[in-house]
Amino acid sequence: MDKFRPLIDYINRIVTLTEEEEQQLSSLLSYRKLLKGQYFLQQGDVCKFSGFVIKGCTKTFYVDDEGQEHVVMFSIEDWWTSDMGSYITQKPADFNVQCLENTELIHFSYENQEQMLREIPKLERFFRIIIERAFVASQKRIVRNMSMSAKDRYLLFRKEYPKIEQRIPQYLIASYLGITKEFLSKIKSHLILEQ
Amino acid sequence: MDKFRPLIDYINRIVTLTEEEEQQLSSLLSYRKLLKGQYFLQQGDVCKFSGFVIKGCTKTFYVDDEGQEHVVMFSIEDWWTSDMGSYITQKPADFNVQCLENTELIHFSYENQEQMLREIPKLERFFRIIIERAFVASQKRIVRNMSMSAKDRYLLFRKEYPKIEQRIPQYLIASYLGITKEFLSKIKSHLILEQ
DNA sequence: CGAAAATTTGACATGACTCAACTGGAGTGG
DNA sequence: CCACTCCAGTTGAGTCATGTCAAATTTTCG
Repeated sequence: MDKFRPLIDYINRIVTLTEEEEQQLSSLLSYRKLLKGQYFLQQGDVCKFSGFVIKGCTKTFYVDDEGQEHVVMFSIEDWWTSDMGSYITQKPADFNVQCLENTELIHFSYENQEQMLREIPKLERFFRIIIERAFVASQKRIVRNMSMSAKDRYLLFRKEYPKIEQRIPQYLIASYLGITKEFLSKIKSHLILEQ
Repeated sequence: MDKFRPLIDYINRIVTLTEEEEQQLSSLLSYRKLLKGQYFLQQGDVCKFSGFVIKGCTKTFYVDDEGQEHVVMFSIEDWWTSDMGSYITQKPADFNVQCLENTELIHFSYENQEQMLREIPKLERFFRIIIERAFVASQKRIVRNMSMSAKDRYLLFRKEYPKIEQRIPQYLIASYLGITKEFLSKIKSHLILEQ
């Protein structure tokens, strides 16, 4: 039963659950293993689950009209993964979520989340707080994309997510940064020359 | 007392407040009038209030190291305005919020919001839901900035926020779109030639 | 009306993209 | 253990989207 521990610990860092609430919550969670390459969600499907990664790594991306892939985010241990837009409206997703490594996650359906919130009202607070944080991070990213050069964005990414950078092929990082893989390669060679 | 009506109506579209709760809530709200040009928040100050615009218009922007202004968002009637990052952490703000017109808003402090949430728990739900929506909108914007040309972003903006476009000088719209005022001007003249 | 602010226009510069060729592992199988 | 392929990464030439700067024009508003 303690496969849900990582999420419960994570929640307890923000609100405090009683023993009983932990039980109640656990009964509404599911655990899932996915292999590298498998999809947690496909563009066009309704996103029925929110996922919390406990091991491995996913990429969230979408394919535009020209067939170009754009990475929206990566999720590693202790991060959430889903298409929030699709999840809250229960309309077809804009995004795909695919595993970059063998991945284990805890997930729950929209209906189960509603039930959680009814039974354990303090989870309203928990979800509000984590979404506030996600929103702030998202705003920050907009601002950065607007005011920083590709090179500076890359340097910042490297500083903020050193763990992610090491696990992920460069062409995906380029995509996340909003540049081409060729251009990222050129940025890197400039950086080497400089010092 | 009914200066708080717009916000209460807005809340009631998402959760249902009793007469008594409306009273309670009202006692924790404040009303404020600002003149065109006045600041609701300045970069570096702690954002002590969340604001809900009932009349007028604000811009949220920041000034980067080169002294360049970047518009993060506009807020008109029935929209929120604040620096969420600063508000939730109570650390110095990255953003300024300034009125583009004479503006009336309802606002409340961080402490008052905490009190509201204690006294009227269903507001946890309310805030969670509106922040979810804001987060989704923010994600969408990231995606658009990554995959669309400046021209398409402008056309989309014009379609989505026709009301805002008419009220706001073009150089601010350019800034919001992440381009220079000169380039937006060129986009517009191309659009005219095209049809 | 006149001054200041906003917008437009043009010449030129540059950051980032495209495409195509090349390099260099990491399997895989004979 | 070699040959082959496949995939990620690099490099270079040419191009395009957007930026910079400066001047001209239009609009706004006291």
